[in-house]
Amino acid sequence: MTSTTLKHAGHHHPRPRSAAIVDDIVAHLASMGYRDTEPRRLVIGAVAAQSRPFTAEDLCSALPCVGRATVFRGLRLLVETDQVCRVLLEDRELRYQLSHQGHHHHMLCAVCGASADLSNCDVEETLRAAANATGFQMSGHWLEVYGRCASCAAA
Amino acid sequence: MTSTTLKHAGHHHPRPRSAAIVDDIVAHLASMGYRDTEPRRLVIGAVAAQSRPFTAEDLCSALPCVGRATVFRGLRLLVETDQVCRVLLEDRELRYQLSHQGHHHHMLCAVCGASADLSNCDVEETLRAAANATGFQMSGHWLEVYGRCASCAAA
DNA sequence: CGTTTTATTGATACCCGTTGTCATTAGTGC
DNA sequence: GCACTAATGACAACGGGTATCAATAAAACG
Repeated sequence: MTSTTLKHAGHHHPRPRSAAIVDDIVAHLASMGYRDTEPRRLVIGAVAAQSRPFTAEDLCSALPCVGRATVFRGLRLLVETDQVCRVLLEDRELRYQLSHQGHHHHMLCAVCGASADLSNCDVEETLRAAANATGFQMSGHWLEVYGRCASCAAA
Repeated sequence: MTSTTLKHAGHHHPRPRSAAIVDDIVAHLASMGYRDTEPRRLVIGAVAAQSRPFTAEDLCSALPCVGRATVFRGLRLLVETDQVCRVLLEDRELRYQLSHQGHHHHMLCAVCGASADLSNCDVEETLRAAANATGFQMSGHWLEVYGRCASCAAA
């Protein structure tokens, strides 16, 4: 995957960063045989434009011109290709967000709704060891961390 | 909470263990002002009878004589009063199970569907520390562990 | 370039788990 | 017992998501 750098950002016409993200994802999808279509670009653009975890409904209302089913299909494709990941809020509502590379977890702020990544954290090994001690062979896990982000905690 | 011991189990009439659990939970609910009703006891009994994480639908079909809405309301009440906890499967399907006391996580076997508790695990502190390092003030978390239970791993 | 192929789209109906409504029933406290 | 009100059941509604299917438009090909 060599295409993750944001090429030409702000080069000639200073395109919004999201345009580069869209191109990037579209290219990645193309390499897997998925077509480059207008509605799909719109969905990806809308995803990239979100500043915090969003619902499919958010996309639908941001894209009244795109069919509902298409929005859902586009979103599903992005999840399946790991471009977007699912986030589970404390009240168990499901949200989506652009996926940053690598395995990580999300810290979700209950106040402002922002999501931050928790990367350098070795829960995984701790877990595997604890599970293993009981004879359980861990193969995966799901983790969400809830609380307040730095700025909301300060206020 | 002094009522968690299974009193009289198998004393005179060797009642099934679930009967004691039902009495126990009903008593707990009563102490919170909830009435002791037949349908509710049936729901609790059905919950106690489950051997692995179950769906609301499981309860409904186990209790054709109880109204669907009543099953859902009963289940919701049990969740709200921490008698039952929610379990999220790897495919994001939602299940329920009798809640064992204290904070713990679930290890879910992908083969047999069983759920085991992971109690003595200090992920919480690891997490809190890692989050704190980024300025995030953790207040809670959600964790599910997926893999194979001891017996399924052996086979 | 025109044609063919086939993924994709959009409108709509549908599904599934769950909650709301509301008249009726039945615990509980007096 | 009686009154009061929580709880019930039947059923409609809801919300997020998927299936269907004819129409459209990328991509591939000659």
